[in-house]
Amino acid sequence: MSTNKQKVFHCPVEATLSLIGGKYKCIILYHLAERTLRFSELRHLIPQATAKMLTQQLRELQSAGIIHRKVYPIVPPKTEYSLTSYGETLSPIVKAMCAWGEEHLADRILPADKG
Amino acid sequence: MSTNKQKVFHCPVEATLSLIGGKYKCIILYHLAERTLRFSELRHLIPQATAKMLTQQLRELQSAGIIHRKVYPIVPPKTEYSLTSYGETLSPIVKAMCAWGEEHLADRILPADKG
DNA sequence: CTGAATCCCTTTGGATACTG
DNA sequence: CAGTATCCAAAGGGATTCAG
Repeated sequence: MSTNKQKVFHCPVEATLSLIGGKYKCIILYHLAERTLRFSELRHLIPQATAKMLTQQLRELQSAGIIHRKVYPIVPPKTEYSLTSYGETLSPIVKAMCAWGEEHLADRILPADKG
Repeated sequence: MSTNKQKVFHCPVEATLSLIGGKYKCIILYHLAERTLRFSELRHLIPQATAKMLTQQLRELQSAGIIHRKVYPIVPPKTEYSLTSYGETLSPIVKAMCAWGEEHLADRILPADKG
């Protein structure tokens, strides 16, 4: 169900946005940049995203080769998401967004839950 | 009609996205980073955005203090958009997105029109 | 636990026509 | 030229339920 239309872009920024422009994608990449995470951990870290949205965004990132999905065939189920090496090349962008947010909007950011 | 709800964010990236997460905002910032542009120039540079969308995104960027809108009271009308100094602090993000696109998706990016 | 599926409302966004 | 206004279709996205 991925959008495999080979679109042509009018500028480099638009091209990049075609991969990471989704509503929660950069946030997912931000958390995965730190470490591999399970689905439930991502849900906890991104509470404003419903399971449906989170799954959708994860699938799109996976289709783009940006993240890796590892399923453990156990009960109860366990799935781990991690950045691929390709996905890691996006880190400078996410880092820049993170740094800007911390510098300019720090007072509106809740402290991370160290649960 | 801007959303002035003082939302609280769960991570710095989300905070940043609240300002530049719009569909064409980063593309607008990319073009304005190079120079001041008129409305019609932006339309030409971002052909996939309709006038309505472009206006909307410009208004939101203006409300956030990221861009400046200068109207010349002449006939025919002339309006110029430029980055504020606050908006210029976002440049590292846009630059990173631009660099990534050029490096990884160069073959799908149309050459810029030098009109 | 990790999803998929459904329902349904909201938002986005394109086309078109019109104005100062 | 630089928008606004209106209409409408498509996509986004939340709540809930169900399944392996």
